[in-house]
Amino acid sequence: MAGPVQSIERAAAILRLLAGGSRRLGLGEVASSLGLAKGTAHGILRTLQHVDFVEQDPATGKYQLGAALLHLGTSYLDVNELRSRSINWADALAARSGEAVRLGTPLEGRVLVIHHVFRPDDTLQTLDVGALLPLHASSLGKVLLAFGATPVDPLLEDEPEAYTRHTLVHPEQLNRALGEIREFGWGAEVQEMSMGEAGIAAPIRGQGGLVVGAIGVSGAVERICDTKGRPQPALITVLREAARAISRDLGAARW
Amino acid sequence: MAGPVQSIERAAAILRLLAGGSRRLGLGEVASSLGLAKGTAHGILRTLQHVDFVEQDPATGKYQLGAALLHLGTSYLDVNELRSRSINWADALAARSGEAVRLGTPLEGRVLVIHHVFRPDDTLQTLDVGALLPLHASSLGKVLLAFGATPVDPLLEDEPEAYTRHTLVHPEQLNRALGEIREFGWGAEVQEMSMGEAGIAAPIRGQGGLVVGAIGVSGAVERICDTKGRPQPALITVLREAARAISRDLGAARW
DNA sequence: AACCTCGGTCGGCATTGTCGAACGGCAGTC
DNA sequence: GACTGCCGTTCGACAATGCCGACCGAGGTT
Repeated sequence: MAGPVQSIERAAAILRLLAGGSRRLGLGEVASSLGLAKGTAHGILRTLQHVDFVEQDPATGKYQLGAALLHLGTSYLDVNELRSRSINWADALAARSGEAVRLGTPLEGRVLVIHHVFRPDDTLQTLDVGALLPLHASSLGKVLLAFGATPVDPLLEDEPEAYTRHTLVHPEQLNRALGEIREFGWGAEVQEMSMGEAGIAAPIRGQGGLVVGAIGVSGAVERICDTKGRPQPALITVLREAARAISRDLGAARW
Repeated sequence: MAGPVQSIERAAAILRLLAGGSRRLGLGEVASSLGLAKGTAHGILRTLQHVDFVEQDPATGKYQLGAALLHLGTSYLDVNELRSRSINWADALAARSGEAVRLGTPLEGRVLVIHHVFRPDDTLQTLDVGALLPLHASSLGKVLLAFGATPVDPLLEDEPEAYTRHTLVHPEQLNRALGEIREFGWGAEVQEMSMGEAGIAAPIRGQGGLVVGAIGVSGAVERICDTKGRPQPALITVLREAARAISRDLGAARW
């Protein structure tokens, strides 16, 4: 038995499917999306429902994610070492920079936000811990790509989505950008995901120097960048100091 | 095949086990805790790891929850109708009451917090969305029990944990309290979970009038209660108004 | 250096999940 | 109001599948 357990893989695929489509899904949709017989999909869904990973709308019979997942997700945050060691540094970085701070780690070809400190003013902001950002259009993602925390190949093969006219979509552009990130030790994103917004990020290394995540600050482009459209040197300095401090906490010898 | 899928149930049990023990668990511990052969547990863990539901510490070989669960958990929040319809009312309630507001729904003999609005001052508070509260010692839990949103039996059979000297642990006490909650339409908890803290809660009803959740405000006992140790009538009024408004939004005819 | 513990692997067996067809309820339609 | 899709659910037979328990090798400990 070298292979993975089939039914569990299928269950996970169903959960991801339900997480992706933001609306409730019917049994038929689930079965055909995954190429399963209706009976099979029903058995798995029934089990997932039984363990509260999935809920069923009693009226329509359609399925959606269940409450138990919320608790598991927050439990993950509790045990995540990268996050727990970063919290204090992230708070300090937000205070020093005056901007929102995010921590990301690679997940399934995207960046999972595992910590988020609001910009220290009283404006209304939404917590996006648990959100997935694109690799090629976020500063966190570009840093993770540059330092090999997640494979680049899929992005080079078929052209990724362009969110704005500044998004790097050509393999050549992306490769050059990643090279520069490797060279300087930090990465930026200026209006590549959303016009008017920019961010910079730096890698976080674990034991052995492997890059396990990234930390970044982001905000309005006129605050992050100088008049020439380049990230403020002062911000880069405090960001890199925070990244180094966290890496040290995690056991990365010296970087 | 009427029964649930065995391997998926086991996988879910492993995930819950990992979520419970806050430290990383070894293969042997997992296997023996669930009464499985090591090989079996390993196969399931390998699969869970493959779908990012579980991570393995490369150094020690021990297992912990994986990143994909965080995204699934927040995706649950996105589709949860009770939560999305409550957010505005919860904000307003926090503003009117000046206290922290929480929304809960039953999960596995506990109360799952699905929304949390901080007390509207600038003190440091930790977000406990995703946390599990006890049924018998929280205002949210007592309301859910009183209105049949979750079975009472397990608490009456063996005596639940006493967090403080005010915690209701005797079946008789609990039953009387639940009866009063049913009668008045709201419930309170005064220093039953933590000394100096109190909370009040009211039920939220969905279509058909079934209680699907509860909303509550909580804070220091001297702000929640009057000098006689009884909840402030003004707070109860605004709380019940919010609960009724949300119930109406959810399609409960009139309550 | 021998021991012990722990995570991982392997092969045989039968338990287990899968499949496809048939059922029953619901809603929209003619 | 009968008809007709559609959809979630049930059922039984088959064999593929995952389960078990013994075995392996590495790391740490005594």
